[in-house]
Amino acid sequence: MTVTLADVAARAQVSPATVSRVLNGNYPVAASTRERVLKAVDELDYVLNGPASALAAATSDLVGILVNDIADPFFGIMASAIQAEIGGPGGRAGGERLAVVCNTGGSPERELTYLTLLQRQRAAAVVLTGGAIEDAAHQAAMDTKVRKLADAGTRVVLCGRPPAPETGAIALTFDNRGGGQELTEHLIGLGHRRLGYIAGPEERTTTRHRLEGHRAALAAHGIEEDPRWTVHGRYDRRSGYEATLELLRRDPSLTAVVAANDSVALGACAALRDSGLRIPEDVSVAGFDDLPFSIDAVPALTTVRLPLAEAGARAGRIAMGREEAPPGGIASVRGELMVRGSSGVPRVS
Amino acid sequence: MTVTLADVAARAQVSPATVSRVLNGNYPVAASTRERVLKAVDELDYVLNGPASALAAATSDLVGILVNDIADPFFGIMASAIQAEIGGPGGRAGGERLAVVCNTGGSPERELTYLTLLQRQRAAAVVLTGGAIEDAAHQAAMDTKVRKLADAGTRVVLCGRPPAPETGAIALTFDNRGGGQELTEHLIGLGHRRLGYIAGPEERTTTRHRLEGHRAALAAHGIEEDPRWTVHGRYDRRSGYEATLELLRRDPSLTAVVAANDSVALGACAALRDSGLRIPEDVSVAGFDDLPFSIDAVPALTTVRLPLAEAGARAGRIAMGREEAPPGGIASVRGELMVRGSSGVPRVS
DNA sequence: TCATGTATAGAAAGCGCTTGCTGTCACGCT
DNA sequence: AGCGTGACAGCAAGCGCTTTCTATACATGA
Repeated sequence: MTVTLADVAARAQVSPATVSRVLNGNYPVAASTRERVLKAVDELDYVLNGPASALAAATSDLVGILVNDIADPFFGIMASAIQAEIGGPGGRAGGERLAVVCNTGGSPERELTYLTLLQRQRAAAVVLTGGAIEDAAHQAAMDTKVRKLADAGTRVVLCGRPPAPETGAIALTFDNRGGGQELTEHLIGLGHRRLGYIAGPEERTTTRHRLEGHRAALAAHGIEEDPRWTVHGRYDRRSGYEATLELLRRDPSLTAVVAANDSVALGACAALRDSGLRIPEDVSVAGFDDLPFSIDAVPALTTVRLPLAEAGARAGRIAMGREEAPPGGIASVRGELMVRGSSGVPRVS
Repeated sequence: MTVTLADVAARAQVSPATVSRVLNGNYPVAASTRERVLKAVDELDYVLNGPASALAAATSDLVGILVNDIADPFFGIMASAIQAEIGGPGGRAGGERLAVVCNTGGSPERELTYLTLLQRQRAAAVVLTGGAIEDAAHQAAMDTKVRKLADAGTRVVLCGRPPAPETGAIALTFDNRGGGQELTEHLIGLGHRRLGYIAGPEERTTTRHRLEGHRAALAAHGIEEDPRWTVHGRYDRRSGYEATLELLRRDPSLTAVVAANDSVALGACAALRDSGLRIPEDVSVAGFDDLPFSIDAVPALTTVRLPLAEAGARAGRIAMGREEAPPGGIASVRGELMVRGSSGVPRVS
């Protein structure tokens, strides 16, 4: 039924070994022979059996990309950049690799299971994106898994994720703390003294780092933080909307709202508008990430731009061994403050 | 070095066959034996060799999802819904399947190559999302490939894509034409008579269908279309911005701009604002898809909601054989007109 | 009691490919 | 003439698993 290597060999009047070598191109084959083989391949419409060759060669051309939420452009942009470098068909890379993205939905178990599945497939490389989960047990499990993968020859790269020392993984980490601090300092510089903060889910490293940056800025300027000023939520618009209403309820005198990311900030804007407040005259708003839509908000969102595409591309190259790993296996990637219309001088109260 | 089935068998004092059967659970194994085996698996930290079992069983647990642009939430939302149904770890499905999304970037070659790669991996199913490319040669090549996949036992589902008759693929098609028509009729109903249209890339079926719907609405109301009123571009914000400026240049008296999708519409809004025009007082704007951010535009975007998540989920279930295919293998999925602030009665000229 | 059935385990034959090793041949050198 | 050498090509041994067929051990009914 299905065409096999042997069929091609028979048709080209050579041994299966020769066909294999022509197809893999890592052994000298006379031009005339090669041509005959390729002709047979074409005529029979032969397609290599992936599992069989992976088994025999003990390697596979699968590369996994783990993302928290594939519907979120934050991950989409990174995944796209990674995939472009990995190769996939038409990528910059030579050999054809199957770059696949796996959606964990932010669930620790799925994260782990996908890693096992990729291990099972003997993936050539794995790129993990997005913040890690701060649960000791889960982190230990992940580290073990990652080390096992690395030991088995799978290259593991963390993109926008905190380093995992001793696991053999290369880390490209976003400087969320620095970005958060810079952003809040910008607002303080404008004169804000009462700033609400809408944080992401508590257990994520990204959440903690951004919040720490925010607090560092406050501390640096001698602003004592009111516990009521911080609300935790999810990384989505809805959460931003609700959290903003809550902040307003707790302290209507806030002059600025800093959001965990741009989606949350958009929700915050909507909530403020619905509460009859103007942006930035009454309340300034700031986001994080600088996703494409942020510039379309009205007013345009002040935020911290993360070089998602660049970082992804670099992670992809490192995963393919086409770029050297950073010294120590860890690199910090900085964000850039983008000051736009949503932040302004606070009203005089 | 690596642990194999045989190692587990030795440790559990059973034959490899038994271990395999315990792991696959499709053959009676005494409870005590099963337990012994599982214990050994656990102790040795055994991970099945995917390629080997795929080879031996002549099936794989890989399911491919092809998308045009993974950074676009339109695809992200569908992919997410599909993947949730396919299973992947923690999905509703039983067995653990590796649902992988492949980013074609809208390139015909990559589309084809990914299909070959998935064929090579003997994928269990493949879901193709997004509009097809209207190039006879490419379409023929795709159809051939799809038929070959289907013949080899891979279930192929088209989600938001025109049917491919005779290929054995199941199609869930979006009614782009109907949605486009309804949308434009809404604008005509408001009193608009001079409507600009920003279309997507010419060669995509989605582009053509939406445009046809638009034109059908115009024709139905006896409005003669000025060729200057249509501009083609890409499906992104930038393109919408530029196209709008072009439309304004060609005919400053337009009272409405209909965009190929929401991202384009956002670009259009930005261009109008930058041109000193108010929305909707001076010019109404409409989009398509109703992506999450559309409601955050100011004013909120009038658009056609496509049930991306629902359609994706259904496609996923069909791909897994957990839902019956629609009669004739083809189903049309309707959009729903969402009237919001960006469309209004035109100014009296 | 013996034939028969039922549940469970093992032996072994591949699945389709890669690759180390072993030819074979034509050359060119001494 | 004799032989080392390089360039190809083929043989055959797996890679780690699944699965068919067979074997064993009881339990059962006549």
